[in-house]
Amino acid sequence: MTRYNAADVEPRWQKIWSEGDVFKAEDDNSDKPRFYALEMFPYPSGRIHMGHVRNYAMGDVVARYKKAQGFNVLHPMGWDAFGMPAENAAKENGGHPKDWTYDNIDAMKAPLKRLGFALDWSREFATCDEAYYKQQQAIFLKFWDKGLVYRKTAKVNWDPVDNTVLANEQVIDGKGWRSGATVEQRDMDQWFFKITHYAEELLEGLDTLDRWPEKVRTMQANWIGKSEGLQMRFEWAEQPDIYEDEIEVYTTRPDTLYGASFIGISADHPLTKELAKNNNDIEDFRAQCAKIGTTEEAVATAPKLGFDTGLTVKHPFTGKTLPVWIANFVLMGYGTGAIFGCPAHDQRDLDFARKYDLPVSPVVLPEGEDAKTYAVENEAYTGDGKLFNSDFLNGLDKVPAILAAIARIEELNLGAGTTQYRLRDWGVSRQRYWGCPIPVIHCEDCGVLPVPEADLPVALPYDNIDLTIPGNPLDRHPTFKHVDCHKCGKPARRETDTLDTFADSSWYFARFAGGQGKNLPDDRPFDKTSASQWMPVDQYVGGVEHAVLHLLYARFFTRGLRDCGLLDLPSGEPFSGLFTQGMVTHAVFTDEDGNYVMPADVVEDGNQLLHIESKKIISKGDVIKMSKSKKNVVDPNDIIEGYGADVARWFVLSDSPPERDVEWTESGVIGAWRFANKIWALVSAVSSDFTPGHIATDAEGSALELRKFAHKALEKITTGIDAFRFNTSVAQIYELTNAIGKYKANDGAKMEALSILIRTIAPFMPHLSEECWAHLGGNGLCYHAPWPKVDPKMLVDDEVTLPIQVNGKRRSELKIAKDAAKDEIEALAMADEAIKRSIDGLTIRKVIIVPGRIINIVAS
RNA sequence: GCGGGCGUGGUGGAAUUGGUAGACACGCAAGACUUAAAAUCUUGUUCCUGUAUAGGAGUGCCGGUUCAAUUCCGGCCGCCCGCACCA
Repeated sequence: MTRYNAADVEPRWQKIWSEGDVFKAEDDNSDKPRFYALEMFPYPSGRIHMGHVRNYAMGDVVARYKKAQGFNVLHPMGWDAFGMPAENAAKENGGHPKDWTYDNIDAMKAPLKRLGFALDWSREFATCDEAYYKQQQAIFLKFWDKGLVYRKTAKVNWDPVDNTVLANEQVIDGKGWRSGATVEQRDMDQWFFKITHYAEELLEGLDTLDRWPEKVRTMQANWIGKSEGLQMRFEWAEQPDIYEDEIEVYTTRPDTLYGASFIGISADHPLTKELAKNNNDIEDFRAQCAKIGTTEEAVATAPKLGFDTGLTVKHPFTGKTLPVWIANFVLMGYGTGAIFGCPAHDQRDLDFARKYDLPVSPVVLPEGEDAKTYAVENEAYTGDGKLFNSDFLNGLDKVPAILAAIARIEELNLGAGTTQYRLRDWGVSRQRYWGCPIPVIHCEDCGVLPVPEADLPVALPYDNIDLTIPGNPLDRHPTFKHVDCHKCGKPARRETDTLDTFADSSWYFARFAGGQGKNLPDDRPFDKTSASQWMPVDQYVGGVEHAVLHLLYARFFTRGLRDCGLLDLPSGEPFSGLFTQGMVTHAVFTDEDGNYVMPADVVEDGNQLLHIESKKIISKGDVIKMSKSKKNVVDPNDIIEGYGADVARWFVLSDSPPERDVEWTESGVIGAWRFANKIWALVSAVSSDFTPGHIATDAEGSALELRKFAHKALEKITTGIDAFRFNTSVAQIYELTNAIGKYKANDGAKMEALSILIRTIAPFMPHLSEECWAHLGGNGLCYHAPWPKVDPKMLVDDEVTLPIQVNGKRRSELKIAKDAAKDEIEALAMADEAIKRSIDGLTIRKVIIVPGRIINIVAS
């Protein structure tokens, strides 16, 4: 027996695959059904990490499996190549972001190829390719024409470390998603994508995404945050002379209007700002509100603060007056920045009212309470109930009362029922160099003008880029921003902001689909016909961290592309199937001085861990996501060299369910390596007249048993892959391997079982399967071999083993013909010695027989 | 606080229309082969009592429905993820 030599086998097959161009998607005129498999494309950081291996291994299982099932599979790869790390690298080490990026792409391509993924590299591109961002600029202009792009001065999230603006989605717990720096608020001129235009559609579309994780759909729905309510004006009882407008409030509970006891306006409300001009106390109060941080703890524990303006408004129904307070818990960014407070039925209003001694009048009566005695103490009642103390609303339930109140306000011409969304427009201006330039010029006479399409691309200058000075290099570049207005010819200023890099990843999948081989179109973003045929992506695989960033932006973009007539995709949904995989984790090692130590530098010595060189004692800490900073990383290159790509792939797919984290362990890798060897030992020992694809129809006895086992396993393996439960498929493959190992004869049944085994491991360990396939004399490439067919006759057994329970406890079992009659089963069960003993002295009350399943005797 | 998910041996996990709990793998133990080790193979491995046959307990905890519950229902406890003063 020869030891399986991955170092020799794997490159050999990779060469054959590559020379045969076997992973290229077939032409558009192929009549096979299409399948578009895609994993979130990588950022070229310079290194492949285990997270990549797991991500792409999963997508590769799907791609190879679908290919075997007869689909025309598109499984492309490219690079999400614009972004901050390139600028940081240039800042720290000199060099140029562009060179750094392309060097990294070169460096990462080799290990990706060494992993043997069935990728169509013919459509490869990087988002920083001029050809790509040129088309992105064209899309920007199309979006502009369509009203999906606009510019406004707005309070924006400023990341003081990355020195750029962030979108709301990119602020996590008040901190920048990349830098972790506490985000500041600044007023700036900004470009926005009008994602709110699709708020309703993006929300409704979630219901159609039945192959998306529930969790992601929920997160997006919450992010869009639809609420229905009433927007209404309160007329002044005592109006400030400095302010002309009336106070507009938004509420989802207009049914509680009769319980209103004050008006709360935000510290950032225009009225507050006006009042503050002539009132130092209000100015102080605003400063006090601003001091409270934006972290979640700060917000959650912040005390309610209020300031009585002394102004009053009229209640629309009763005409009574309500005081207007400035309240710190009212947010300017939601609704109208003003509320009416109904303390009895809103906890925040109640806390506020208790603190400032405002009236608390219940108007919704919980079931079982008496209207005469009901009172709200320190817990607001937000549930359903009958309205009371509310004139024309009395006796109505919550929902009808809401509708009635809205109708009355509309009659009084004081407001209207409206829908609010939490979703904000997507701010895309970034004050960075390494991104897609926004194709716009500013002319003093002609205003803000789009760059004519014929003048695209607005290319990033390569020279004179100094990233060591703070600020945007494009802004101080000697020539970039100086441009003549194409309309009036006068000197004008080119826009120096670049687009948020999330724009780059919002349509790359369409370009993959809409480019034929190396002929990615240069005159349009993608070929409409081709892209429309491939889209949507049938199976998308990536990390859950993109649940509301990338995955929401992409859904917006495809709708925009659709409405600009670039893509024929009625649903607007880019990804019909989504899978979010878990992370690869590893224990953290630290030495005596508390320094992190790489796992590769740790050796076991007796029952303690030592540093491989310094011999310092190492202690093992938590098992967490692999990260460079904690040094708990294992380099895929080392694993490929030591054990082979198949072993690495097999390991990250075994044991843990794909959606859960998997802990990388040395013993686990060795286990995977042993298994690969075991398969090769099994296959290399076989030499027979049979070849893969043989069906042993004449098998009987133990040969028939093996056939049955193999087909049952095949069925479970297939179901596992279909359901994205690769770990269960892996377990079945182990069982099948064990069964074949025990079967000593070299006959047709063994060959049939082996060829099932080899083809089912092919999506997981493609090199090994090719080697085995070839060794056994299989036709062509295993990659092209069809997925084995389950013979339904092999799934049924003539004889079944039924457990026999007495009072629900298993006491014995019964081997019996599958179609035995119930009374026959019962008679045999009763005759069983163990059962006789168990029911001795008891009276039989009932006998339950579930054919093919179980027998339960109830006795007492 | 709101929304979602999860809790099973020493470990990862299986059992998803209620029907033999612990498949498969890791680890561990014993044995075979070997001068020895590695590799490989065989056997065992939920816990408790017992030499064994066998018996009892057991899927976070308490209760319920059922002939039968890891699975369904109610109430707790714990952990993870997301959102968060959203009116």
